Amino acid sequence: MPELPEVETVVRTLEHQLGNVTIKDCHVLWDNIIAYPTPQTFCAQIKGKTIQHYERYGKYLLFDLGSMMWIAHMRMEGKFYIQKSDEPYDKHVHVLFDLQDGRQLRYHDTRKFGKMYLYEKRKDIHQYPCFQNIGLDAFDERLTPTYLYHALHKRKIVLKAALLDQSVIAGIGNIYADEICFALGMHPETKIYHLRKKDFERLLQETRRILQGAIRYGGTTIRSYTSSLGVDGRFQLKLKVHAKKGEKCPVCQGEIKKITVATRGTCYCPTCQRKR
DNA sequence: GGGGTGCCCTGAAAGC
DNA sequence: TGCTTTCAGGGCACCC
Ligand SMILES: [Zn+2]
Repeated sequence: MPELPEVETVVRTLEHQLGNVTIKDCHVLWDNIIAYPTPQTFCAQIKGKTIQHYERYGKYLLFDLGSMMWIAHMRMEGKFYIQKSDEPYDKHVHVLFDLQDGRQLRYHDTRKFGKMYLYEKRKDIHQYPCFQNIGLDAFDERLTPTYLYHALHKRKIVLKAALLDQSVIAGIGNIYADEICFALGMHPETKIYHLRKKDFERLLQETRRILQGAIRYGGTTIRSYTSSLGVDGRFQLKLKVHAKKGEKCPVCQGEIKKITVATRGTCYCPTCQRKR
């Protein structure tokens, strides 16, 4: 599933492959992908726009169109492909963008969970309605241990729920949340109010180290999240606990267990990750 | 605020 | 073998 490192990989690949291309036309084949405005208005407004810049915030892709901002969230299985307009597309392609140069940008999504938005351009990213409840991106320089301490130290939620909460840190999903808990040597169900200031420093450090490492490896390619745009992540080779139920912990050789935390499948090592 | 459930969806996996 | 049921999961609405 596309989390921060996968989205970063996709956005840089799109930037490289498309550059400042102009969108000639747009076709929506599944209306619910377009969250705002209506599919008709979305198409009418995006037509003729040129992509000026490519950005990412949290798990969102942002296409700067000059006067407007096109924002996409790939949720579970969204993927982008660039193909010739006359090439056939399969049943999971839901939005088509005809480009000025004859190529076509295709949005593919098996589960149809992804969303796209098109807004008048704003100065601050948090002014877009879809970012109303989004906190600071994991690499936003305003994200500090102090911010985390204030945002979390009195909350009654568990560590993994805190990591997954996009209104605190934006960009962490199920895979990296498991890896971060393991790197911290903390049980995913550790109450967040047990963490001290020092712990929030480590939490931020480890979060950034792991996400940065994953970006370097082109993200993680497992299960549903197969390659997009010829992007084949290799970070799955570096995973220590996620999706490794029944395997040996790389540190203590103990067996990795799977439980449910915050309604998500969660893998951890009971020996290395003790509750406080 | 916080935990729980259901919804959006499909295909893989499990159950029979 | 083959048909049926269950389940996963990011984000959100809604419940208590
Ligand atoms: Zn261990």
